[in-house]
Amino acid sequence: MSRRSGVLEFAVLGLLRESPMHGYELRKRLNTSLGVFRAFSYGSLYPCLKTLVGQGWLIEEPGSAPEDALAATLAGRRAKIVYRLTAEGKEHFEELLAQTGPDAWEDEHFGVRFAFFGQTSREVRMRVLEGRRSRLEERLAKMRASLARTRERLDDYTLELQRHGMESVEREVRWLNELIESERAGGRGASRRSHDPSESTGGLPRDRGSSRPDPSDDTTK
Amino acid sequence: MSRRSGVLEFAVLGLLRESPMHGYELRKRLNTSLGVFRAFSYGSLYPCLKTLVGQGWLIEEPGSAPEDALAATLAGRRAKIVYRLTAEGKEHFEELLAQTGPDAWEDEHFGVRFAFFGQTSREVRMRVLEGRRSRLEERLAKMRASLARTRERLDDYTLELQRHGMESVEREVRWLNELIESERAGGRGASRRSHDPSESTGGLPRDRGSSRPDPSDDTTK
DNA sequence: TTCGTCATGTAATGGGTTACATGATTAC
DNA sequence: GTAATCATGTAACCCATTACATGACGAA
Repeated sequence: MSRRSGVLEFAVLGLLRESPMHGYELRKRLNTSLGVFRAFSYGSLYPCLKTLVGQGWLIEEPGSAPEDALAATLAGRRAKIVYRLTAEGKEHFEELLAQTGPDAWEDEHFGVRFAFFGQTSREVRMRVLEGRRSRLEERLAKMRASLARTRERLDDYTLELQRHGMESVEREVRWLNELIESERAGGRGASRRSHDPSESTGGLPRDRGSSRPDPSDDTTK
Repeated sequence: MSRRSGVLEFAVLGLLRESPMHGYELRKRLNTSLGVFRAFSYGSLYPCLKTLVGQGWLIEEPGSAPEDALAATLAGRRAKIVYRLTAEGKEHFEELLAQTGPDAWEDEHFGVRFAFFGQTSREVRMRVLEGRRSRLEERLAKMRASLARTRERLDDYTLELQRHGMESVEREVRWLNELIESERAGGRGASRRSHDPSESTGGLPRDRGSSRPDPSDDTTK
């Protein structure tokens, strides 16, 4: 009955910070914006929302979301429950944003943390990126060591699997290197709300191809 | 009290097929050979072993493992429990090996399945590789679609995260392409026990650098 | 003799999914 | 009118981890 997830909680607070939403929409954003890394179901989302309300970090409002402006005025409309971040919730989220340490750069957390780098101070961004990098380098060292010990006893496929796994990690390290360099270079602000057009957040190297827009079917298969 | 994992069960059966082992060693191999993808703890391993014994797929033997030859003869040695695959267990594993379908190529399963490709028939290998590839391509399509829809509303970091995620998937697809090509090219046997030196399992493209052996500390940090 | 690692386990807890139940709204 | 999708929830289960408890053995 507690449902204190960490990742889910963080993501929900982060998304609601941008704008109030109801559960259904929240879930969609969770599985696209933060996509690939995690997909949550209603079975975890709704209970989580409940506990966040219980904490005083969220309040439920009857459907008065911007897009509902018209419909809301009409009678008998089934009340979509819109969740809005409270002041306490905002404060709590700031604290979470400021945290560094393993809970920021381990596999389960890093993705979400990165997704909200737009609201994160540059110092924290740096610590998280560097933390993750050294975590991965540690992992690489172990992999190399274990590979050196067991190379002969392994069949081709197991070996290929490890090689590919290691390359994946190496690739992420290179990615982190670029990001860290960008952060160092782009010496601008502590950056809140990067929606703000007056400030481009870092010097992120973008548009290296790969994302040819290719309109196809809807999100949920 | 059931502990029917799928992944863990499969991996345990697969490793024990190669040679009998006790739990402790099993766990180490689990976290290196099949490394990166999953790490299991005793809290899941031992109960799993119990249920596998219950199914009749494993038998417990008092410590008579090869390396224990000397020690075993001595009195009062604490009996390491060595687990050995039974005939039924072997049969069951063959069945698991032959299975194709989502349970073979979804994220949680693919790694382990690949790790035991050495014991898998070429037809099944092909189906699994192709299944995974089309799964990933499906995923790519969704990502591209959702990106096309939301590109403007996203901040730089979220965008960068998605770009990197997509590139990762694209990279795995290329990897699968190479593997599939190799499988097609290396027209050799149904391949059991690739330890056998008389048969190199496919035409796996190896040694593209990346794995400079670098002796360092032991497996468990 | 104490520390590290080998070795085996259990109970409590965590964090999530699946399947189910319900009903409103929209598009065809 | 009927199918899809929007929308909210709950209960049962799943798979695994953490922390704990226990103890033997080898080396410094």
